[in-house]
Amino acid sequence: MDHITIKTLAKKLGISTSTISRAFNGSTDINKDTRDRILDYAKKHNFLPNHYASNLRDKKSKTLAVIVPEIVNDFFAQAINGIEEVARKKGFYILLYRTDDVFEKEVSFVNYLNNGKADGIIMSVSGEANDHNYMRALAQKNIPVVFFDRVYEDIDVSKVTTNDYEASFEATEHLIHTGCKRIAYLVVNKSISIGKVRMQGYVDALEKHGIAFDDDLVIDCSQDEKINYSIIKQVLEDIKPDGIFSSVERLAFATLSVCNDMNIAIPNDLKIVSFSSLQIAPLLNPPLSTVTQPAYEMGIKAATLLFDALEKKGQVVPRKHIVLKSKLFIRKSSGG
Amino acid sequence: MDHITIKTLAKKLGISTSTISRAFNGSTDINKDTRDRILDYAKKHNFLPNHYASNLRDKKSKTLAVIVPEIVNDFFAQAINGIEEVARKKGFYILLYRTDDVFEKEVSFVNYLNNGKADGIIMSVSGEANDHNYMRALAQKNIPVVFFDRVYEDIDVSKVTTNDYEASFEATEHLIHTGCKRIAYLVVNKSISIGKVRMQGYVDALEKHGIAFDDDLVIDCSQDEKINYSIIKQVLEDIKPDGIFSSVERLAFATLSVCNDMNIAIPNDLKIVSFSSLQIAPLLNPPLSTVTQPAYEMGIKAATLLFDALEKKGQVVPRKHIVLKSKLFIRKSSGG
DNA sequence: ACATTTGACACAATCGATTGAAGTAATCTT
DNA sequence: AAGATTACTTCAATCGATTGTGTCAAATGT
Repeated sequence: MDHITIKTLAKKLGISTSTISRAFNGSTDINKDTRDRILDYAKKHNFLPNHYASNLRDKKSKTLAVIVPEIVNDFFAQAINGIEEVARKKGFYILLYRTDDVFEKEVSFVNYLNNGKADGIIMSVSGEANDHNYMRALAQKNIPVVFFDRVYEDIDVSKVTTNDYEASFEATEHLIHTGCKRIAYLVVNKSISIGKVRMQGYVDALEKHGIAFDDDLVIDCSQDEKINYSIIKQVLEDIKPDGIFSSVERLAFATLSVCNDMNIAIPNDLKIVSFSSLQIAPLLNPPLSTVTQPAYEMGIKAATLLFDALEKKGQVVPRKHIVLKSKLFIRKSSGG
Repeated sequence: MDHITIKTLAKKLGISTSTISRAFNGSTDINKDTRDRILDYAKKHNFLPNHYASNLRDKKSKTLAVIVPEIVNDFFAQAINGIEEVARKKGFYILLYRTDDVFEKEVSFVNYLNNGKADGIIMSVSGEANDHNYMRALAQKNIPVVFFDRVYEDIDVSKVTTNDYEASFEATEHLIHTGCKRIAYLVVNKSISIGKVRMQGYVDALEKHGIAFDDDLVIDCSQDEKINYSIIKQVLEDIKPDGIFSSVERLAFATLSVCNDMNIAIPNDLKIVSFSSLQIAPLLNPPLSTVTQPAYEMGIKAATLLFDALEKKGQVVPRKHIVLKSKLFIRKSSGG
């Protein structure tokens, strides 16, 4: 047979399309024998009701859009695992989109999602402080959104974040306790939400311990690996910090590379702590002290919040903001 | 306005739905002014033609299903990047599914895809040597499939793999050149395709250099991290190999952990080479020698093959098997 | 024995967009 | 000026499944 539809199936079995449909959708309004006969035949011929036809009727896609800046990153990969875990239990699937931290890509994909391709969206935003009205359009369409980790403060949706301020404070304080006097703060974009909050923790920890804040020690890096390498190299040569607090895993890697090449001894000459959810951080040279976010749990929570909204569709669902705790793992890179 | 459709839009603008549709689909058969008027209005009101309605008509979903064993793994994450790159250029999106190497999950998802949710499938299979007839059903539905890295030999689809045999041979030979006499082979499931081929390279390299193959040195591990840790610990304690060739990145990490804990000096007491696409392999302690697969390029190729098939739909497209080259990076873990 | 409920299924409208064919007005031919 | 083009635009069937309403017979109630 070329192409089976519910209609051809109905003809074949001598029953109506409605009965077939009900067989697939577990209606009670159908005889068990009839249902079995239908399902058996369908299985044998490998038939499933067309997804797009069902969707058109029901306006449910059973699909979640997940938008992240990058995939080659244990934090996001683990978060996606968490999201998928929950989605799978609900019979949902994941439409994945990577923004590369490019604002325009984010906008373009979010706008695309207006067509109903996904029932809900979970995203970690690119973070640009631009006009976020494209996000508001989703609310009009009743497509719930949950932000995780990187959020837009001005958009009223549910959020899952970590205690970035406290964790940064603790990490910085830890470096101070190990004797660091000149701690550099590495950040990719100090103006976006997450960079700002983490920096505040750093700044306040310095102040608490009577260390003057030095703007030269705030190192604003880029998305480009090579540029970062040379920025950091220059910093280590010229500014000579004795501690590094990196708000982003990637910058810690770059720092390790530079130190390798310049023969800077960690932790003796330089101590490092970085935000990172890298599972093999203990295997690095030296083992990297990390502020580790509960990535997987964040994914779970984010998905759970989204389904909360999805299942109460139509009703006004109060936004929630869940804050999970990061954990500081002190390893050799900071003298641990 | 509650809900905009092409119909309500038509009424609003005083034109027919067909004209609207043509405005969106870049038909030449429409006046430029009319089109602009439509598109402007649509943009202002944030309207896009419903995805499911279009799909139902066209039987095109502009979606690619990507099935991988895991996501927290630089190899797969990079491959997904490559796939997404190509897909994006074609205006396609990615439906992501993770099997955790569980055969049943793979079967269940592949069967689900029979409903037309995706136009094509790119997958790295779980590898179980079971009945693969569920794959054949896709062919009937004209849904093209491309395997990458891990393939089923008995399924006739396009494939993208690497020169696993040669790379394994070279890696093993390298260990022999550094003086290893007792090289263990770490594998997760030695009966699946990829484990077998890589092992053959290992075996033949041993033979070429007159080293007797010892079955005790083939270490069949599991999916569970803790179990692997104890298996490997036992091996290092009892069998005392002087070299490790790991066919899977994860097992190399486990080995490094064990060595750390047991104070086994690498590369002096034990040399290691592993298949791995980890970008920070040079930053490990010690820097890990790797057989690195061109993950990103594999994703690109796989997606390209899929689009080849997609664009010639209906016609018989000859299967292709592209073999890319892995590269051996000799680092300190093997004395480099 | 007659009324009522229930079970099992069929009918047909509907979801929102696409598209071949047909229609209409304006422009061009000769 | 009649016919032929050209350039838009509309009409209406169609994609495949879902579901409220309706039907009919059997089961149950009194």
